[in-house]
Amino acid sequence: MQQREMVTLQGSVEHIVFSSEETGFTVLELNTGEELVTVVGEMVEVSEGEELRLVGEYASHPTYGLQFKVSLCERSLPATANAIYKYLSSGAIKGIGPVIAKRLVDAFGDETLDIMESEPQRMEEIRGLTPKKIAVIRQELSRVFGVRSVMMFLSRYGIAPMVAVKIWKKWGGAGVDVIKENPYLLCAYDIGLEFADADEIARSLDFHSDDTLRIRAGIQYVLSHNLQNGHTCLPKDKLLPAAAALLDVGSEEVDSALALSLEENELIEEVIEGKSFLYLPELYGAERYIAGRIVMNMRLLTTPEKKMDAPIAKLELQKGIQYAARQKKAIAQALVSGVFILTGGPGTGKTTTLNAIIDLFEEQGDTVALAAPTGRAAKRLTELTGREAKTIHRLLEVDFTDPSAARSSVKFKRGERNPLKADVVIIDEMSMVDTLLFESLLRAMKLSARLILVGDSDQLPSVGAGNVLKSLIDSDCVPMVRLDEIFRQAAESLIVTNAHAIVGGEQPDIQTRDNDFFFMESYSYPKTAQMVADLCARRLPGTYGFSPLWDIQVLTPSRKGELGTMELNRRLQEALNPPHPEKAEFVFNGVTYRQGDKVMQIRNNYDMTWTRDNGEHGSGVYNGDIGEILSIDRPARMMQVRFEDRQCAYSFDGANELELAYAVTVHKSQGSEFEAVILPLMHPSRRLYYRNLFYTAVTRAKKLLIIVGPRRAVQYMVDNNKKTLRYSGLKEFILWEMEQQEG
DNA sequence: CCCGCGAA
Repeated sequence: MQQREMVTLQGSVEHIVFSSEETGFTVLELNTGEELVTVVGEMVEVSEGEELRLVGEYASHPTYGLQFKVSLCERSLPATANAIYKYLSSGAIKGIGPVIAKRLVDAFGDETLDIMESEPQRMEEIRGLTPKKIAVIRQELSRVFGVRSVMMFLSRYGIAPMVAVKIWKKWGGAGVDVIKENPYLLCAYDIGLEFADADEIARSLDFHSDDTLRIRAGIQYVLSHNLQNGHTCLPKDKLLPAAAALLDVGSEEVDSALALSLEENELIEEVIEGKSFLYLPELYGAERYIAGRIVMNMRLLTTPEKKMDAPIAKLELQKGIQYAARQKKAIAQALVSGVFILTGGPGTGKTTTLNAIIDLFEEQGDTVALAAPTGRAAKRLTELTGREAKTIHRLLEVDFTDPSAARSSVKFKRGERNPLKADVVIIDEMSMVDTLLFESLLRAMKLSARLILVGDSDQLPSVGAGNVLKSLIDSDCVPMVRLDEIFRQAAESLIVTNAHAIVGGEQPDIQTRDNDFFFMESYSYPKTAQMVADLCARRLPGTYGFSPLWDIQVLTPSRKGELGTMELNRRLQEALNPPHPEKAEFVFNGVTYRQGDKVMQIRNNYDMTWTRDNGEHGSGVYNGDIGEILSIDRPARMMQVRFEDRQCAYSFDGANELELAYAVTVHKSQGSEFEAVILPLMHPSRRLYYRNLFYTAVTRAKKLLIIVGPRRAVQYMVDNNKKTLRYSGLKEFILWEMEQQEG
């Protein structure tokens, strides 16, 4: 059972399992008087036997089972008059000694601490406590009583304890006062309340609708909200009317509030291609830094005089490979450029080229670091190059000591002051890297390090804001080779030619019936779902001999809805792996998992151990890995899951890192390829039916692609290129830097 | 509507 609710837990520390002095990350056993609970999280300097009061939530961990994840940890406070006296007289609270402690406890008894916290003015009754002293004590109390006052204040407005925890972490005991002074801080990106909720609180605190704080917050809110839509900035003439509408105020009010915001550098205004744009400072800084660093790298590290023909010829002999002309050009340019982009669709020989580049750098004695934005891509890069590749996050070493846990972007240990040693940094699947992460990567590279970016900008854009690879390519300044000669797939493959058409905004050929790309018309969802199930279970295995589990993959744009992964997985499980007396099953989070089911790991888990068929041991399963449940042991609450040639033991709780995978979203499929892909489509929606998503889905198929759905859904997806157009100034900033650094 | 990363 998984609970996602903030609760309070009290008890004594029975045993400390693990504790990192550096980060405060601690694992301990807490005795609540009824049971032992495993507690994990940031708890600084706790010792065994100590009484703790914890705020957090229960979550099941794949290997350690049910545990309590701490958001906030406090020492418990004594409850009886006697204990309170001992506590107060010990000097725990500044301003209170034994004498005052005795007077307080004599006056208030068991309720002393409660009264001091919630009715502090009553302390004036106590002889020796001046208003000045009381003010000092109150401040101390708020530090000790902690999050409770913030929670109590916010609970009056129906705001969740989680938000209170964030406020406490950011402002401590002063949180309530800070919020009372400017409730709109609640809807800033690091606290994350909706504007309307913050607005309601402000109203109850007698803020007016034309208050400058309100209008400035509204403008910021629209900007940070659009960060989630992928935009690093917004045109002024779009942002201001949107803010005015949200705030229900006139444009004059918005204009004057904006002037104040700009003056105080809350926002940055920049004219790009003759048009005025507004930025949050963080994103503005990131784009300017990226532009400056990229151009600097190109200018300082490019060594065109170095001739690569002989080394490449030597490598061809060594490896017994003949590189195509484009590949040779790419290899040569990569070795002499400060920044280099290698691009091209699937099957165009990017990997072979990359391997040659790495070999030649290593031959020169250069240290090469390999990384990718996802765990799965990193693992694949490791396999394809025979060298260790990491996620960018792991390469840069995530910094958990940063106290601002509520920040939008992760902080890293590697940076300008502690740069990576690598002479060459190679990033694969660059299309998934967003602006802030790329800035962090560049800052962590030493100034003499070359950068090689590999990717396909026609695939899905990054989750985070920006479209970095596309901006770099569109700037037309960065040396690039596009591989488009198809090695893996025959040139006459309709999958390949249609993929090309889609990228170019042309309609694919959906008429041809004797190639590898098929279109089956269907106008009703139940019929489409039925056709998909029939193709998987009967027709494709029958006609082509494809294995329903390993060769065929159903991809769909959405999770929800009648043709979403949730519903399709239920139907396909019924069709491909129905209940059977000899097949054990269990239910987790409302989903039935059965022996023989196809599942996907949905988070990186570096600790999950596996055994290979050849007996080899190791660890690590990655987000996007697809496997099969081989067996289920109900009494032990364990199951065996097989991923290709590796086998892992999962606890039932481990199912929270798994999903049924008969159907997966196109997003999740990025980075994988399948023999056969079935793509059911329905009535097109603007948000999810767009060109890059369609291209990504089509190019996942190696031998066969079948689209089932209405004809106009195909047409709509090719035409809809809006989704991938993201506002960003990066391209323009690169061009400026080129001009500036020229002289 | 879709979604990446991370200390035992």
